Amino acid sequence: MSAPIKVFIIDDHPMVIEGIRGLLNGEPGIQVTGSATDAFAAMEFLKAQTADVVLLDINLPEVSGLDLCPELKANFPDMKILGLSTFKERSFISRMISQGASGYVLKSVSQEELVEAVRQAYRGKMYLSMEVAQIMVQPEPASAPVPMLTSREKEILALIAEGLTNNQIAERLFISPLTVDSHRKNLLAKLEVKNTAAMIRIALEHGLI
Amino acid sequence: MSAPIKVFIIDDHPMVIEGIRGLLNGEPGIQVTGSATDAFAAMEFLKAQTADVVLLDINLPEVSGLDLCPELKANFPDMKILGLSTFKERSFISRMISQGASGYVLKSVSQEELVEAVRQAYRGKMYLSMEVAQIMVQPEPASAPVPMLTSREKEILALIAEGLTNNQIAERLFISPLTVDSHRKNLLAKLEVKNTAAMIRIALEHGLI
DNA sequence: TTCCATATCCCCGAAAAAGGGTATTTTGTG
DNA sequence: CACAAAATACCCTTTTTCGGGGATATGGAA
Repeated sequence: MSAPIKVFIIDDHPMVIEGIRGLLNGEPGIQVTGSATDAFAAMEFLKAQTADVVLLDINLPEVSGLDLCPELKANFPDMKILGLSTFKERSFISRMISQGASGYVLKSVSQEELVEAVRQAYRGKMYLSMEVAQIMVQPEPASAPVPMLTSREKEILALIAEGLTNNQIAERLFISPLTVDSHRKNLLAKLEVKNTAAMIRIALEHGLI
Repeated sequence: MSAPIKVFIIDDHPMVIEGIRGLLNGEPGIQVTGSATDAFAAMEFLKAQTADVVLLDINLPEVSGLDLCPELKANFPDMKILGLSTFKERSFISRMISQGASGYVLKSVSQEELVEAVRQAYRGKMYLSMEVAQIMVQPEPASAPVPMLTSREKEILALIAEGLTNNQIAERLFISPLTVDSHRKNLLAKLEVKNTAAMIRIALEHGLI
């Protein structure tokens, strides 16, 4: 057998680092060579001692894993990166992949899957844990067509949600009440609703406020 | 020194179990005697071999940690329970404590704090990790006084949020539009708002819909 | 049984929103 | 610059909501 796969762990939770160490420990051909709890420390370590596979948490403080991923790729092109997170949000996963990650595993991953992910990543293949793969296979559930609102519309939407009337909003923004009403009508049209009540509900559901 | 503190871990993520094992491993006077990934397995194990301190994840599948806590307390009154979770929601923490837990640690806890928590719990004291304590000290931010709505009011509120007018709601519920309007006015009064927009926002914020 | 909360129904008038247009001025980006 | 998108402003009519009352049944808790 050749030299063991050198694995580096980046996660702000000591518990997770220990957990991964435990799960990979004793696995033949895999060696955890180090860990870091933030982006800066990780870069420092890797400059001194490179790794084959990096397990990178998405939710790091300060510099997020999503931002760190391309940086790592730029500095260490041959290094494989595995995304790591508690959350199985589609957007996270696909963003991570598009940043050059070789896979994505959830923190709920089993020992076998984690080992497999590391091995596959090292071989240059993509690995998604079962749960992750299932999510990605689903054809983007009818895709919530997030309505495209202009900044002014969002502004007025927020004020409507606060309970202000067209006149009050007009005063607040130093514009004509008629203008506010125009925006309001555009909002109703864009959100495909017939009154304020539904407008606010849809807006909140889509995180537009 | 007396017998070591026997620690049992309940968490559905193997990674977390390994992590805790790693953090407590080699700590004098503490011994991890077992672990389980679900409530049933935990009960089985503990019946055969009791523990001094249990680390119990809040977010278990099927039977949640919050529900399991009082059960454990009922079956093993002397056993100390430490809540464990990723989330630092006030409600979770206080509910766990009121269920008889001896403390609450986040999964972001440091090795030192985890050890301290286990030791304190074993001595019958309450231990909250730094971050948790900080949250609990804050005087419940003005506490959102959740408005008391009747079932009929909630029903009508939901229909309003769907975008129905008083007339449409009246038809749907086989009552007079005037009655719907009465309920609507009561809703405005109870939620202390002046129009539908604010009503829907407040309702959604409070999870009333 | 008495009382209170809930649910029901009604009136009026004023205010706001909705439906359906049109039109001018910024402003941002190719 | 040119062009499109965004923001601004206006008209008229109808519908809906809001603010302010008041009134009657009904069912459960004290």
